[in-house]
Amino acid sequence: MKDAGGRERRRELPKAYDPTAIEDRWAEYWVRERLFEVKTPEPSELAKLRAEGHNVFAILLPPPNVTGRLHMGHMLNQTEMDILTRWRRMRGDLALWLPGTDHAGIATQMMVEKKLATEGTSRQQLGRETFVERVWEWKRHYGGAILDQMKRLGASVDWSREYFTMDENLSIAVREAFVRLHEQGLIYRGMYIVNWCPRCQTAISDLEVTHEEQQGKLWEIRYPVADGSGEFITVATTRPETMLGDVAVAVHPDDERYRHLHGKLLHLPLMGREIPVITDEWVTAEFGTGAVKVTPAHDPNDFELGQRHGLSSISVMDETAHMTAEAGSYAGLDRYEARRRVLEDLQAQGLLGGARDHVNAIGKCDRCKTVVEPRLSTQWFVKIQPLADRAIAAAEQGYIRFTPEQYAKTYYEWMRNIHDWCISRQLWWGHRIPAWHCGTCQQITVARETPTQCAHCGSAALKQETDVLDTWFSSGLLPVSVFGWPRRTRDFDVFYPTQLLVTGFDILFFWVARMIMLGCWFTKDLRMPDGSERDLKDTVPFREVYIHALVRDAERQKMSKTKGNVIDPIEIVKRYGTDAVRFTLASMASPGTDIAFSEGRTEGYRAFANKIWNAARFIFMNVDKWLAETGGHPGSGSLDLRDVNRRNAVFLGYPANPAADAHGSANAGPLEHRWIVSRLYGTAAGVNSALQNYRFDEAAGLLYQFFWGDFCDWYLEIVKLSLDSGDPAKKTMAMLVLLAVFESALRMLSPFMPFLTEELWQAYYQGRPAPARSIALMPYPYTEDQVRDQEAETQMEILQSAITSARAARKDLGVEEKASVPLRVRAHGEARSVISENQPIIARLARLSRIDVIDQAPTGSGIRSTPQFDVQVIYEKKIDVVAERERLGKEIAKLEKVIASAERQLQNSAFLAKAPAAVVDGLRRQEADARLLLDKTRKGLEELG
RNA sequence: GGGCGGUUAGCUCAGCUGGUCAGAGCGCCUGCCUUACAAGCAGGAGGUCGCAGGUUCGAGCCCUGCACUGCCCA
Repeated sequence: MKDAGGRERRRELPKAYDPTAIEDRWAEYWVRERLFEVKTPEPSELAKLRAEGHNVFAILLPPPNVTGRLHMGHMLNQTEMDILTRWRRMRGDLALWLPGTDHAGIATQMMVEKKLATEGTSRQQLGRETFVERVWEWKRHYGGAILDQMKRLGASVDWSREYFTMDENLSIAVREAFVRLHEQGLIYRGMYIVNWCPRCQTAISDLEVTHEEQQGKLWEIRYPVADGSGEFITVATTRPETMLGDVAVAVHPDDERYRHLHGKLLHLPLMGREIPVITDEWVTAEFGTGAVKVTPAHDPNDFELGQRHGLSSISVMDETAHMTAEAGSYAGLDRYEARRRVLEDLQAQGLLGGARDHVNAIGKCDRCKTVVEPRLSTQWFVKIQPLADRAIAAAEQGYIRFTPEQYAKTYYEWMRNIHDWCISRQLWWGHRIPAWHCGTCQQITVARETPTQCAHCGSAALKQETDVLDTWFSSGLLPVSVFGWPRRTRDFDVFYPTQLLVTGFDILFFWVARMIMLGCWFTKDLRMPDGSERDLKDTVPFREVYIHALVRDAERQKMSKTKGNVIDPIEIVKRYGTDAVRFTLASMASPGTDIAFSEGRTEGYRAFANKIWNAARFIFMNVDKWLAETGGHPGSGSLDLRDVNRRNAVFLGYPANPAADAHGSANAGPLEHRWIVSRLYGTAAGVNSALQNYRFDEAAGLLYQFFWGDFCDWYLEIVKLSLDSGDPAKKTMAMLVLLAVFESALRMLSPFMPFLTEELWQAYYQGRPAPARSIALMPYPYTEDQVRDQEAETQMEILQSAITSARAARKDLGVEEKASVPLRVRAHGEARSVISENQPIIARLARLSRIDVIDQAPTGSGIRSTPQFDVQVIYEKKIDVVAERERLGKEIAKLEKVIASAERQLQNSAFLAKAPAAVVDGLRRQEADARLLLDKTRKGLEELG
């Protein structure tokens, strides 16, 4: 290749592919060149896009925690999104991938608090304002780390649109949403039992509690009846310390054992209170002793029971799970210490009955694993049912499609049994609830703008609510807020609803469900761009949800810091290259199955990358040689590699009829060219359809098979004949097809292996201007299936099978690898002509000195047969008779089995009557083939003696 | 307790509306440093599709039960 200065310039690629040498460079290039930034299109541009059959493809990155580091789950998630986004972009869609981070209330606050602790201070000492400022400071310094990692991995996101959930505009959306829900009567505040984390000292939602089965004890405690009869009711409990807050004992109304005690008073041990025996259907007579203690302040069921029966609540624990003054002499004790002491004291008083082993599920804080304490406190809730109803309808009516489908069920299940959402958190880092308490009338003013006076009494003695909102409240609004809602924006009109959400099932409820609820709720009254009413269909935040699996370690164990089996994606990327890791994840991402990440697999795909790298080296080497020979002016004129593509426009990805183009078309020329083009088309069709259905594994498999199997193993080997030949026309044709197919194939692979393909694609144009700044901006190969050349594929199969047979026959005879030997072939029909016409190919790929096409069935050793042909390698070396006999014996047994089974079916009149003709014919053909082969094989065995 | 998955080659997994469907990669065995690639090439071996019934002309595929296993919810 000559560069602008006319000097010879060769593409010098190292012998082995070294991803580390190129990846940083391209990752930076993509960001620096702003390749993936999307300007909001003007209406006319949008109309044009649509008229050309393209769409808007908008996708939101599930925002990682700003405190986070990239883990394998992120990488899987991002690989899938990147593949889809790059694919859509190359297909001509307006592809916008929006990145951002989540302020992650608890996690971030915890992190900064830890840091403060090392400095010997605390948030309480700093005070709220200073603390929040410190968090911002932390965020400014370290908050970009995870996105930097994304940049390194080449995610094709629009960095100019990066969001953060605490950004000013997103905060406005949060406030608007809260106020509107409040206005609509869907937000309420009150004293309820919530899950309380004593360590984080905040309420958390049901979803943030994980239940773990644990071996505990069920203690029986005797509560004396207060009438002095000496009788007891024995209650069973797993949490004896809560008895200090008991206000009643409940039994089932029909439980005969306690019928005589209904309405009587009991003496509450240790506390000296008298509490009533109440009856309630909720009590299970069979569980424990059939009598339950009622502690409304410390158990959600008891709370409801208390409500029903008008009982008071006594909180015996504070926000740090230490006993309060209400716990009498136990005040100040930690909850577990209190339990120990209570048991001791009961024991001493002879009121402790048995203690049985009991497995119970205890709730732990998702974030810090502290055992959650049900706690009575004042919180803010969203009355969720109306939102859920609409979200259910949207999915039921098919406006949101789940893949894999089974997740729709999970979604419905949860939505239909939904509980009101506790949205207040007793944290400092987050969106502060826009509610103000009046010091004068005690009423609450909820407002968009900070009010100066109470809406109820006009007093100026207002104090803002100290609670902040659940982080998921703001992330649930992202699909609307990132596009400017509540303001009406062009972005919103163009990009909402987004097309797709890709995420893990672990946040199906946390995030996915809430986005759907909030999206459907808040956009309903927004008119469509054309001014029409918005249907439910267009209120959804995304039209499709693709749920992917969990990435586990090679032993299928969940990765966790405590187990120490966490695989750091960046680490593994350094060793194998981003592309190899991406390809591993893609190829293992079959729906519904967790990914057991194995390095062995990644090693394999690194080898794949290397394979392609070396194919490129081979091709470039030959281009340079060819150009040197032809002086850069092959017969048809000066060679600009873009010409290759133009003349082979069919490869460029536009649906085209190859018959219309004589150059490298599918209908003319040597078999190998027609075949590889057809295979390229077939692969492109397969990959496009696989991606359409989120079958990353299938797409990856097809690409792997095409590059390694078809292109490298067969096409390159065959094309060497033309390249080595002295025939310039032959050579030119081979070069053109080779280059065009390779260039197309690189584009086809690009979404999966963006680094490798970018490097090779740029190298392809080295010294000449490339048609685009990046392969990622080129069209994706796309064809209709009918352009495939079935004839070429069938013929090539025969050719391949002839070559494979000849190679196998060589091995049977123990022919040295290097030796060239003669081959005899007997064949009929199509096989005969294909083999005859392509003798040089067979000779080259099977290392044959000559090929004789004969008419008689060959006899002797070194024979391999198929139904269509027999090949015989001529070699004087003695065959390994024992091994050969064994092989033939096995072959015969197998064929006999096939024939027997086919016969059985073909003799079955019911089968003949009911099975489709194609199946019957197929089976007949199969049987005939097997018989033919069986004959040949038996003869071979006889001749062995 | 309720619900949803999974069980196919040594390992990790595909397998479409039941038939031409028993597959891939890795690993393993044998032989080759053949000038793109030893991260490679060529040729092989390897499975009663968890178990038991049933439906069907025909069952990895549909039904029932069982076993083991994972997850979600309470």
